[in-house]
Amino acid sequence: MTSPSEATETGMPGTARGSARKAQLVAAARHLLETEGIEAVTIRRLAAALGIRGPSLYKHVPDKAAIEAAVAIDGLTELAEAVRGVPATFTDVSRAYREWALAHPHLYRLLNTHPVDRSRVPPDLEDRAAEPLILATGGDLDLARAAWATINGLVDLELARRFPPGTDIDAVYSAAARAFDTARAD
Amino acid sequence: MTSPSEATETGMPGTARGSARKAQLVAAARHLLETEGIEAVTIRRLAAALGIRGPSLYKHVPDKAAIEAAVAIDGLTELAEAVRGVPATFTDVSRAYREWALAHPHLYRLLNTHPVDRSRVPPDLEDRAAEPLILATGGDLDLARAAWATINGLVDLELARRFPPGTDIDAVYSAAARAFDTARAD
DNA sequence: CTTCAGTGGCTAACACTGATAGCCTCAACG
DNA sequence: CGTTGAGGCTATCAGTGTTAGCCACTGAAG
Repeated sequence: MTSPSEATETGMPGTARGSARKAQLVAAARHLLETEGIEAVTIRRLAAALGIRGPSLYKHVPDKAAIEAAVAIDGLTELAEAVRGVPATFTDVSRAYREWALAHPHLYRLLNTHPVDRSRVPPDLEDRAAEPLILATGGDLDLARAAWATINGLVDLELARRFPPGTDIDAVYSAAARAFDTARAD
Repeated sequence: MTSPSEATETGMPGTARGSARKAQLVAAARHLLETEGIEAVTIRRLAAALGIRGPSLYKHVPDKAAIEAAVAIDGLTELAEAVRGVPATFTDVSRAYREWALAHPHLYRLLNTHPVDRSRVPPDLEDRAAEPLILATGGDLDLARAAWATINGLVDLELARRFPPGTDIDAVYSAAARAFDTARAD
């Protein structure tokens, strides 16, 4: 059997699958990522964080990409939760999104870098994360997706320091909010 | 002297600095990137493309990051040129931007990944690239930056296939155009 | 109680990566 | 003619992900 942890952990699907060691592993990976950046997340350092020796990691995980995917899903879930429940306004959603991203810059960049294979992410997660924006656009799906792209772009440019120096980023967010709020009225 | 090509090539600053070999090198790097993706751009493969042996590359360039930076600036210049001169409308600018990005996906992703150290990019390049959007927003700088972020986000999500399957991406662009066009009127 | 299988460690090794040190050749120039 | 430097080269290093193969221990079956 190549995948021994198939139904050992009470068969609970989703996040908690895979022996507790794997959860510990993902936690360590995330900690390493958030504190030292993506280049610090190496198989050997990760193993050292668990007190084991590198190759032993492969007894718990097929490859490094699986670890990254698990961390990404972890982050994605948290981001969705940070956004869910805020008032259904572009301003509020974008603020929650931005604040989470700025609080976890490396993790956020991992989300953008790593495709996060749609099949691995719980299908309802995406819907729940998208809901506030859809409400904010009065049910206009296309406009909601445009707003999503906007927030993504804003955060990405800020994290990469691509705005010209001296840019009032809050003002840029306000301008975007103006655009999407008035578009909803149309 | 650690940087021998300081003033050899008629001292011409900017892109054409560094002996012709370096231009050849950057061209090879870009070709490799565009045809086989970022992971194919390796020192040894790059050297092989020039008929030399790997370590010899370091006679022309301090490190790999410098090559990536040069390629990125190359792409950025081209992208700016693709955008410059189109009608000053969100729709037209975003279309030009999107088409260039879809035609050069790996190169575009490199631009987003690689910071492109603002000091290395010709200062007027950014201004000329930004000009159509500023015109499109009636001179509102913040709105123009929001629009820039939007286009960036749209292209990034499309390239990463992060839109839900079946999404009509053209419709999302139209929705964004509606938002920014009506916001300008305000 | 013993045997036996599987989990989860380990070391050694491989094929890569970017990068450095040191050598050597050849052309240009004083 | 000699010197110098540009630009090749090989050998090598540290570090990456990953595999092979070995071994200890634990828990269940006979």
